[in-house]
Amino acid sequence: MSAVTWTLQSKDGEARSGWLDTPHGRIATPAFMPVGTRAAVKAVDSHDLSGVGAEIVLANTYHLMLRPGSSRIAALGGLHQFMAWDGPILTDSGGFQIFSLEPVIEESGARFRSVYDGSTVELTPEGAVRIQEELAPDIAMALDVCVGLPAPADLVEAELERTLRWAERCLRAHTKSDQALFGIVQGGVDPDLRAKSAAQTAALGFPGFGIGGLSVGEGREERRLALEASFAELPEGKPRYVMGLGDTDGLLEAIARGADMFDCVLPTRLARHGKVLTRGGDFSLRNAESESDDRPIDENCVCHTCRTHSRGYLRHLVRVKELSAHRLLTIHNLKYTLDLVGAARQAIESGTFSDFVRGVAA
RNA sequence: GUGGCCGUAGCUCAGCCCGGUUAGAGCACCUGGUUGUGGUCCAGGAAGUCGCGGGUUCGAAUCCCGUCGGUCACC
Repeated sequence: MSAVTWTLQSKDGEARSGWLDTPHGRIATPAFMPVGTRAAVKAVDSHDLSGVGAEIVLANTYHLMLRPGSSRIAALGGLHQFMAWDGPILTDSGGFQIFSLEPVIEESGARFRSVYDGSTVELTPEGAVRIQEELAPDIAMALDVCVGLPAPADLVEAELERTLRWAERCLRAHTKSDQALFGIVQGGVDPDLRAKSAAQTAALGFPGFGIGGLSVGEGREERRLALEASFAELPEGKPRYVMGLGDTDGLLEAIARGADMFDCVLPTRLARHGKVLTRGGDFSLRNAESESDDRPIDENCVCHTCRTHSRGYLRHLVRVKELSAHRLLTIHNLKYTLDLVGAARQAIESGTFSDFVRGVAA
């Protein structure tokens, strides 16, 4: 029995709602995971995260192995105690960060330069697992090789195969019984390669699967086909996590195809740049139109920010770069995204998911 | 009162000595971008009677005269 299991609750078309059971409790899916790269979701704390209804958060192996180091976090009681978050935590393996650092990829592992001090760092599949066992999240991710798109098919296939070999090594290295290790599907935007990667990753027996290498600038149709090809080869009874996806259309499209989990920096990053998300469309509080607007960001939003502050005030905070602007907009954008996914779940359960999608698009 | 320096975009200034496309920069402002995070960054846009008046010249932010305002020094 895996430390993490997923149970289907209802289906509406290919869209599915379910429960993810972890050592730190049960959460509803589809689920959005706020990104707390360095054991902190930027600008907010764990109390704020509870307040917006987050159930699971993400942290990052790559950043935490460099600072403060996984052994230090282990000595401080593991990630949950370290960041004062009692709910489930997932750590990304660092594959995506490494990919953006122009690494040297060899069969043994990846070599790259630390963004903190420029020193050369090596991360192997076994190392990524060991570090994540020390960090002690509920879910660890296998170390994968993420290829930048567009890329030639033979390169995509070669790295997909390397990712499979690394996945096996991660599984062999993983020993922590109260932690799940998820595999990662690659294959670019080629449906055949996606299917191949998904089928072979599934065959390795992971308790859950990340869909990696997407949300990197590919077209909407390309992504849809890549997701469909991936999901077709993954077992029905295990969770599917689309990595790095978090815009409104992308989330709904992926949920419609059968995705269960997501993470994305978009809501939190946009918040720090003054942009807010609403059902009626996104807009920037930097824009002059909010100057003397006494309405909240979203009349229908029940987040702390919308219950308390006007657009005019928030625009002022953004313009003068008050630190509270980061926190207040982050709270709103996370609430928006979590509510969107939550509403999608309800729609699936009531069999009205496609109507719901049309309503959001309108 | 005398002498020096200064006045160019909302702000801080460059250009003036040696006249020559459409007067520039940074910041601010306006708009767009950001997807398994370095609180950024990138791209575009709008914006100036060159204090004012006169003169010289084919041509003046630039040279000359006057004038207004600011500032410093001396009396």
